[in-house]
Amino acid sequence: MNQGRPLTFTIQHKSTLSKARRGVISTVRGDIQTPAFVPVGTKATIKGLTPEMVKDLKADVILANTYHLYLQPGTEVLEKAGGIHTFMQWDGPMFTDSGGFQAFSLGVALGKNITKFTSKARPDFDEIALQEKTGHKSDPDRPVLQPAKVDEQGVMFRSIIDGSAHYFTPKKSIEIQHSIGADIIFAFDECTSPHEPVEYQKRSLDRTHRWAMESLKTHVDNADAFAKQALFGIVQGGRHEDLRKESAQVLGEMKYNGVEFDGFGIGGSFAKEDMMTAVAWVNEVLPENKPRHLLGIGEPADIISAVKEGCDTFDCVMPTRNARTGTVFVADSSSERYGYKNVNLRNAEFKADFGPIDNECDCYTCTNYTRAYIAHLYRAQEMLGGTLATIHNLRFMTRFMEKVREDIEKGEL
RNA sequence: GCGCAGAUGGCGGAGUGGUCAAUCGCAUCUGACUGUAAAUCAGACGCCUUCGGGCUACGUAGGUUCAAAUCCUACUCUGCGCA
Repeated sequence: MNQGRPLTFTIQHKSTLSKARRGVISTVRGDIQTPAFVPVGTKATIKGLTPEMVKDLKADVILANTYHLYLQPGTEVLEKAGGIHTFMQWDGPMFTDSGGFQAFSLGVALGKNITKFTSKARPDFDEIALQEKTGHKSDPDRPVLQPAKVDEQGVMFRSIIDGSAHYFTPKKSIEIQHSIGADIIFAFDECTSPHEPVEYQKRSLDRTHRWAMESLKTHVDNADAFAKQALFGIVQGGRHEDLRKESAQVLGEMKYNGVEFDGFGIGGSFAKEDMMTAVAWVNEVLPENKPRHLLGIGEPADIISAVKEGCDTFDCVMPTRNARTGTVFVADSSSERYGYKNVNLRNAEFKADFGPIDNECDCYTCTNYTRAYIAHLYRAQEMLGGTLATIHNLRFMTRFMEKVREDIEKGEL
C-alpha cells in the first residue's frame, strides 16, 4: 500500500506463545532491531552522553521532542544546520514526539502529582494526586507557568523557558517535525488525563482523530518531507475498551490521498493496571504489518508484558532520569528470568563498595568503575556520576532488549 | 596583662524573658522518578516512646524570675585591638 516509503517493517519471527514479534524497521539511516528500546534525548541530547557513547551502547534509535526543540534552538537553526542529525552528530534513525504529551504534562498534569502513571487504582478524582505542588524549589524566581490549554484546533502552550505563549496545531507540529527532520515523526495528539470522565475521553478522542488526519494531510502534502520521513498515528482512548478499539480502527484505516500511516504509537496516561488491557485492545485491532510504538514505557517488566501483546518499540526517560538521580538497574538472578532490581547508589552502603554496578554487565562503566567511585561522584555533585550511571542503565536496557529478541527467536517468549 | 566582641544541635548561622527541641542553609539518612519544566523532587534529621507524651539540652558553675538559649555574677575558651 505505502509503496516507496522511507520506512519498511519486516517481521521475522512471530511467537507462538504470545503476540510477540521479532522484526526490523529499516530506515534510510539504518535498521532498528525490534523489539527495541529507544533512549530519550528530548532536547537533541541523551543527557550526559555523546552520540558516540549512545552508539556504543548498541542503541539503534533515539527520540527527541518537537515542543522542546521548537522552543530551543528553534526551527530556523535546525533547518540551517541541515536537520537534527547533523546538528547533534547522530547519524542513526530518530523519532520525534509531536508535542502531544506536553499538552498533557504541561497542561492538566502541570503541578499535579500525575505523569505517565497515576498512583491510584481508579481514575476517580484523587485529592492527593491532584494536590498542587509549589513552584521549583531550586529556582524560586522562576515564573509560575500557566498550564497549556487544549481547544478544538490545537493547544496553547506556555514556554517552559520564558512563559511565552505558543499555539500548536497538528499542521504546525508536523511542519516543525519536518524542519527537525527525524526519520519517524508522530501525529499531534492529546494525551488525556486518566482523571477525565469518559465523556471527555470521547470528545478528546474524536479531536485526536481529526488532528491525526490533519497531521497526515500536512505530511503527505509536503512531498519532500513525505519522501524522507515516516509518520506514525497515535492511538488514544483512555482506559475504555470501546474508545481504544475505535481509535485503533480509525487510525489503522485512515488514508489521505490513498496514503496511510507508516506505523502507530500507543499513547495515554494510565493507572498502572489499566495499561496492559489498553495495549491488548489496541493491538488486537491495529494492522499487523506495521510497527507499534508504546509511548513512554518503560520499566523492563512493562516492556515484557507489552512485547507479549505485540508492541515493537518503546521509549522511556526512566533509565536516563533514574541514572542521573542515583538509581541503577542491577541484575538479580535470584528473582525471575528477567530479574533485576533498582539500586540507589547514593545509599550509605555503597560508599566503600568496590565492585561494579552489575557483575553481569559488559558496559564501559561496569568494566572500569566501582560503585564506591560513582557513589562518590554523586555526593560530590560531579556530573560524571550521572554520565557513568546513564551508560550503565541504557546498556542494561539494550542488553535486556537483545535478550527479549533472542527469546522470541528461540520461541521462549 | 588590659579593653572590646563572642561561645546555640555534625557544620555554618538565626533567635535576646514565656507560642523554643530551637527559623534557615549545608552535610547526613531514606524514598520517589515510565512519549523529560527533573544533574530533580519529597520526607527524616537530640534521646526515649504503648505516639498521648516523657527526658536531656543553647561553653561551665551559680543566681534572679511563676518562667531563662535569652537577665545578673564568676570562671573557661575563642577572635580582634592595645601593651
